Amino acid sequence: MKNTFDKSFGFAIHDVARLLRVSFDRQASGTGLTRAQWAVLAHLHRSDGVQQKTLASLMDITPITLARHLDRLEVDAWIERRDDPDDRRAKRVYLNPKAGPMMTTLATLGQRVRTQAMSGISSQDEEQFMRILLQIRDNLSAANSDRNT
Amino acid sequence: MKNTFDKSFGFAIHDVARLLRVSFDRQASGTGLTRAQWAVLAHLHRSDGVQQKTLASLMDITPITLARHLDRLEVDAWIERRDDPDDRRAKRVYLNPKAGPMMTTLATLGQRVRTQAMSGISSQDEEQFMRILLQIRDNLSAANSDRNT
DNA sequence: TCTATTTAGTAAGCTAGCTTATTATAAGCT
DNA sequence: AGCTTATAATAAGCTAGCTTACTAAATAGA
Repeated sequence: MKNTFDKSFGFAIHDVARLLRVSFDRQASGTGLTRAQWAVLAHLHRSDGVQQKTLASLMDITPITLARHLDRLEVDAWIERRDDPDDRRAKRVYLNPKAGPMMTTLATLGQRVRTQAMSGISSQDEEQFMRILLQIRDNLSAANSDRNT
Repeated sequence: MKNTFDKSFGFAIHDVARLLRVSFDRQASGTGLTRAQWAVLAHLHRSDGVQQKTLASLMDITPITLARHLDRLEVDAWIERRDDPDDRRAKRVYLNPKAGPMMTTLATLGQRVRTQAMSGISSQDEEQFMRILLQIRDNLSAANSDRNT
């Protein structure tokens, strides 16, 4: 049934995020990886060997949320934690080789979901949509970090 | 730290949804209600006395997810479940009187968060953004229900 | 009629996010 | 040096979503 209630911003964004996540996770269920885990791998792909706190910060999630993703990723040997040689409190996170090929698979799935979501929307509209979306993210992100000052 | 990784659609939507939820819940923490609970009350406000399955369908969430919200809302006496007189399997959900005033409070908070999110965005851009967002939701929602056919 | 299927609600158990608190280590200050 | 404060990772426990499975009741069909 259609959601007839809410044409409002917050609820609509929320719905779309949920639908996207479910779509993706369903299509990726064969891989044993979820979208959140994919995000971790993708970040490591371009920042291999960073500390957990840095990675959490890059991903803009809390350190404990990241730690749990890493727990599961480590069990399945997608990544590896190694002690930081310069700071005995810290650990550094590394991608294992088997992660490489999976990255392309997941990127393809992501692209497929996006195409589905954007069906019937002109590329011009899509571009503008993204521009505003990113600005909204920055607005909220700024408001959020103000709080911690 | 800024999320420098991903200008991609899925992750950005996801980030915005999370930031909105956290912002709202933080501001509403004094009320004892979360955004998801507010959504339940708001739907009931216009569809008081519906069956749970109908409500879940209106909200586009699964029945069990709704059931848990109702559990907590019922403990704090925001709502009430009554047996459906025509179907002994079913229950109907009713708003309690104390919910009324809270609705306006929450709507105000929601408006405040929205204003914050949209700062620096013209009302014309905002309108177009909403139009595309709703279309995306419909696309995904349709794709999702196709699967159950 | 009575058996088989469908349906309404819930339980169990998973991911994913959060806040608050704990532990071990680093870093700063006197 | 020694004490205090700050920081990296994790633990505990919460909301919120999901899937799968169960129970009780309603409905369809032979």
